[in-house]
Amino acid sequence: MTGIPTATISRLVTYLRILEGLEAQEISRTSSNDLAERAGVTAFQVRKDLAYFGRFGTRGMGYTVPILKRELMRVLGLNQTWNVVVVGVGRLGQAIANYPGASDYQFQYVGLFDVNPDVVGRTVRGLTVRHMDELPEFVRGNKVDMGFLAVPPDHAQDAAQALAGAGVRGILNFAPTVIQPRMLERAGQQEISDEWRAVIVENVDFLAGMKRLAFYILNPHLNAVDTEETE
Amino acid sequence: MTGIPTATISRLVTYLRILEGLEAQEISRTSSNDLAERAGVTAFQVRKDLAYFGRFGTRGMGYTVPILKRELMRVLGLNQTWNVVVVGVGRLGQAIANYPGASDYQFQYVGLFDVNPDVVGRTVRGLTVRHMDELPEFVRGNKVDMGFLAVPPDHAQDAAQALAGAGVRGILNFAPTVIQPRMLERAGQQEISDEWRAVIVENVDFLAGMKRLAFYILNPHLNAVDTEETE
DNA sequence: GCTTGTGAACACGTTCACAGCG
DNA sequence: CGCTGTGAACGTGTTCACAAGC
Repeated sequence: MTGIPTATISRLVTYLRILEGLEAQEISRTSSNDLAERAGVTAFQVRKDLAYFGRFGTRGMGYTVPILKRELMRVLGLNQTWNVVVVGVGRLGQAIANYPGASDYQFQYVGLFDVNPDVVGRTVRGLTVRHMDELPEFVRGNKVDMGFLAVPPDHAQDAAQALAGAGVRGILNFAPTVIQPRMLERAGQQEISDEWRAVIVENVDFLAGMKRLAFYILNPHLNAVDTEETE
Repeated sequence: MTGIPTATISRLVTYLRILEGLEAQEISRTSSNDLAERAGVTAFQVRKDLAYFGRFGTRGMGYTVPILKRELMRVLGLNQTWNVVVVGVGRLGQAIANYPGASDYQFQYVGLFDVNPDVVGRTVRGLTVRHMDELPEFVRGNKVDMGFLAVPPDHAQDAAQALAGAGVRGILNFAPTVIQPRMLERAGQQEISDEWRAVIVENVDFLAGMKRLAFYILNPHLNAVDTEETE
């Protein structure tokens, strides 16, 4: 009986984005119907998703854009600052470090790490790339909350282990690999080790996205069309 | 009644990746248990996922790595070539175009497009960046199957419209926006327009990943731990 | 014996209808 | 009267137990 579906969290992120767009257009009111249409889901879904976290609307009126936006930011933990390190400063890591939009949400890049001597010492986005050896001390000394993992797949588990061992609370894994919440040495049946107990791993895998796309092009009838608007 | 869960497709991609790793290590046999452990799911789940597509194992024995790999590649449509254009050749678009691993799966980048005059004409990964105006003709002339969309969010719908209009079969959307399967002009209640009927859209959204991560760090108990769950 | 394959039970997320309230 | 909020119905995906077969 945990409650909130993970899909709901993803949709909340979408609603928040829509609310920001509305605010930018100086539209101050919306409704579950309006949000639903913009998000490509049903109005039932919008109301149910919001209901998990509170009552943010006014019956007969709808939602006030700034209020709902503020509440969703609070729910999603976006009204606080998150200190982030990027591990792996290749092309993808640099694209991530420079991606506009991250800093809008109080995700602050405080450190960049790599093992490649060609990269270590260079400056990216105003930050000097450090060697992985410095990671544990840096994470502890700089109150780092999250690590973004953009290393090649065969180094992902090691790097994730380093992040978990250093004490980050979350890892956003861009590598096309399953991160195991345990030490590498004895991957067998081993218990989840202590340093992993509190670590959340989220995956962003665009090779997987490419492959799913290939599948759904070949099997269009199996595609989940959420857009279904009956009435 | 349609059948196959979308989550199953994502997991098949993971199984395939694991099988490739096993093959690289010259391990020739595996089992639902082994795959499950490596993928971070249950063995029931592995067997059920595979059962949607056929009988690939031998009872008492398990699965033969090359055979299961071949079958999954067939199922996922990865034993054929897919011609891809990248729309938006900023830092992210370049990282995508250069990402190793895409070409392993017969995803061939055949064209790069942008509107920025600083970028158009440059060469990236051996391809000259073309102006968006050339897109429709190029897509038709070069049998382009997919477009990868890496433009800023406020241009994503326009660019997606251009891709759909040009006749691609799928769009992998990296922009943090919901792509509407309709013409922009009259977004209201309008019908899904013809050029969108057959277009599959998959999203890869790492800003959303960052936000989900923030939420689950704040609410660890709500995190979906596939491994085991009591209460 | 061992491991796959699968119908049936279960749990979870989505849909719905309508109650609640402005 | 309109739109939100929500308990209940429904359908889909996951878990399970065991039958099938090497």
